Amino acid sequence: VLGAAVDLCREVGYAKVSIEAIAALAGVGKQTIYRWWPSKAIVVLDAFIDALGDQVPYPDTDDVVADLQATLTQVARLGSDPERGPYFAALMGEAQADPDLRKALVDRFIRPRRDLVRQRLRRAQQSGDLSADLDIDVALDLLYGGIYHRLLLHNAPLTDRFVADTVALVITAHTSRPRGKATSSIPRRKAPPR
Amino acid sequence: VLGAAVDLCREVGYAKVSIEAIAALAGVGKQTIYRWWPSKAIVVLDAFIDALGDQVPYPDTDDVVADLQATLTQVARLGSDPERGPYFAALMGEAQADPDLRKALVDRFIRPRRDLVRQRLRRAQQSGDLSADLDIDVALDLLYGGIYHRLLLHNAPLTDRFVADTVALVITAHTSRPRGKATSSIPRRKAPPR
Amino acid sequence: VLGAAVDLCREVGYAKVSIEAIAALAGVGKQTIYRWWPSKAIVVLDAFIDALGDQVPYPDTDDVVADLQATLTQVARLGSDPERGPYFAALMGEAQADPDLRKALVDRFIRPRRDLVRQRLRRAQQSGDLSADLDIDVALDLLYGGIYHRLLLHNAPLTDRFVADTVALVITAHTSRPRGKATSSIPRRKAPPR
Amino acid sequence: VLGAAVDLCREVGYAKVSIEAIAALAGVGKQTIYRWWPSKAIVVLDAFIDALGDQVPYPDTDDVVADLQATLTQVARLGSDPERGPYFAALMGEAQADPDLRKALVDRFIRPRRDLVRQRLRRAQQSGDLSADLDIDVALDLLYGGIYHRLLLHNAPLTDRFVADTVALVITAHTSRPRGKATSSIPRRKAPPR
DNA sequence: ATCTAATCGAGACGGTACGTCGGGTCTTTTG
DNA sequence: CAAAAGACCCGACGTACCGTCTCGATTAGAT
Repeated sequence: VLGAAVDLCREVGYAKVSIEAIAALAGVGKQTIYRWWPSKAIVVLDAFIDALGDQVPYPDTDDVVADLQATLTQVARLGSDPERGPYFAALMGEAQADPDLRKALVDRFIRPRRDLVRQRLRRAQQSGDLSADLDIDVALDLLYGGIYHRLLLHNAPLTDRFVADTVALVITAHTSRPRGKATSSIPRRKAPPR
Repeated sequence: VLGAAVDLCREVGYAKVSIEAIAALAGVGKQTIYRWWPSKAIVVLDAFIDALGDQVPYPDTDDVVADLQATLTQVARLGSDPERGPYFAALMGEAQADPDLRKALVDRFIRPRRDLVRQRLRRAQQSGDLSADLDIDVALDLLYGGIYHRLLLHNAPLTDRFVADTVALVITAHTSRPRGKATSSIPRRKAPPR
Repeated sequence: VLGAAVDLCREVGYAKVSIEAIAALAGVGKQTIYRWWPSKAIVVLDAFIDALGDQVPYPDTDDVVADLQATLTQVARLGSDPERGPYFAALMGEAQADPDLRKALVDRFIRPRRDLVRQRLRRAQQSGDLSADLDIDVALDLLYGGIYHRLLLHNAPLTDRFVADTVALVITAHTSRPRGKATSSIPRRKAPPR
Repeated sequence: VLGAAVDLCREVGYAKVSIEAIAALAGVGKQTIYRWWPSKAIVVLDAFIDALGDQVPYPDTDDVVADLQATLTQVARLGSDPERGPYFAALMGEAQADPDLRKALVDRFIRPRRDLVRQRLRRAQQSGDLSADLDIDVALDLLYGGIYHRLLLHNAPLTDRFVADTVALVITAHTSRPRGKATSSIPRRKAPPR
């Protein structure tokens, strides 16, 4: 059912997939697709989420920085995966033209993941690991925003390094037990901290 | 010429604009549009840039934080402007399906503006106003990424407040002469600092 | 369905009819026309044949000359009818550029009618009314060819008189019981037989 | 100049020739063609007549039947020539949609040739070789009509045999000194005269 | 010998129609 | 009796030429 959608996306790219083609490949009447999904985009969103399967659980240790880094690295790797990244970027793109898709994408994919991170951050604030001054919503927008920015604009690769730098910049500076400087603890290649 | 594109976008929204309609409204043969532009998206990009006109110059005082805040507030206001924001979001969206558009969008709109900010940051580092440890590219991705994130996902409004918080979080913490706390100096409405 | 084609031909002439216009007038999608007909010409051919309806039966008395004259007069009147003649001429013209149309035109319109005449002539030969020496195919080409010639070239009007002369020249001369001279028995206006 | 038209016709067929293509191939501006010719058809007509060159003169012996046969055989051979026949048929076809072309075609190609034959027939009548009863215009329409009929409809090949039969049927029967029977003097293959 | 005017090539322009694709709705047929 | 198959109306696509229209560049004849 959704398999056909995934296959077609892989073969010709999201933009060139049509409902007709999905129906034909799946050996299904067009009507059947329209009966169950409101638009091509939501079919593909379903297929995308379906293909992701039950992802590894978000880590939850007592080190908030490590947890965040692990979680966001997962996100960045999804984005840089040549198999799934372009998909997701395409859905984000299509969502700009289709409010229903935007809502579905946020409700079913983005917000759940984001909420887990928010809760982790909140807990860190409650436990005193994280400065209470930090506006969690702003921090989240920066953390995810940076990653999405690179995903959508292709101006720089979505490396683990970038995630580490991001976390260092946004979070580490506000931890009660800062680990070194504001920049990442991962040694840089070009200008390694002494 | 491009005026018709702008008008149509305003009337029916980017997604429903067709080259046929632009040609008809502009009193122009379709061929003429195809002769000069490779796709609807690039026509609209041209129209968009054209409509922006010669924007106010980027400020360049001796206060890097104030400069950044001014510059990014301009960006955020463009994004939250009901007239131009959806346009730009639509172009970003379309760019996910059209590499040529992505390149054009980055080359002709995003990068020039970003480069100005980069230069300002670099100068701040050279003058010692900004910590040399800060990775400017990461900082830029966070600054813009946060704004674009809210623009594209509509999860929260693109307020001046948000820009201020962003700048405070990403930049102020690394200035040699930090102004108060890590968060913005603009008083919050909901939870004003005493 | 085909009615729209007929109406349009009447209004603006065959050459200016477009498939788009037929579809629009018929309240039908263009695709539907392309689904069922290979070209504008065949649509019009269908409409033409359809409009002719079930023509009067070809006469079949014991007088072969009278039968032929009646039959060919019908043909000539179709050609000289300002309503249907130009149609048919246009189809013949288009057929020179479209082999499929030529085949369809011959198979579905010209040959059936011609075959009836051929059979009548053959019977006349068998009954001895017509000389066995006459090559029926040549005779048919002359009978129809003369009429089509005037239809297509407009060098002279397609009168009953002309048909009578044609039949006289081609057929009467070979009947066992010639009626008078080789020329028609219809009195001429200009040079009446003395 | 006209050469390009001829070449293009040979390569892709009359129907697919466009003025643009002729201009491009001839290395000439489109305007130049429009300046000198009113339509593609007339360009090709010019090219056609030009390519025919100064044809062999029409024979004029004292044997009207032989003269006719020679003349019409020439016509039939033009029609059956795979190089020139389809051209001419295409022009005849186009002429059905373009009155100017029809006039030009008749005035500059068909009528001059036809008039030569008419004069020959008239002289035959005056000299008593041909029955005065024969209506020359009718005879001409039959002679040419038969040939054109086969040329345009492709229902049978345009052989010398056919021309001979035609002349025999239309003319020989009315000569004062008929040569044998009404049918041709050329022996048939299938049913040779005894 | 210079100037003037016509003609040329090139090709952009506003248009019309092409034939194709896909959207979303509908009806018919079949398992 | 649900679903495959697919016809239907529709709108837009990108292309091909149409016939008109500037453009310089190039000649030609008149001055």
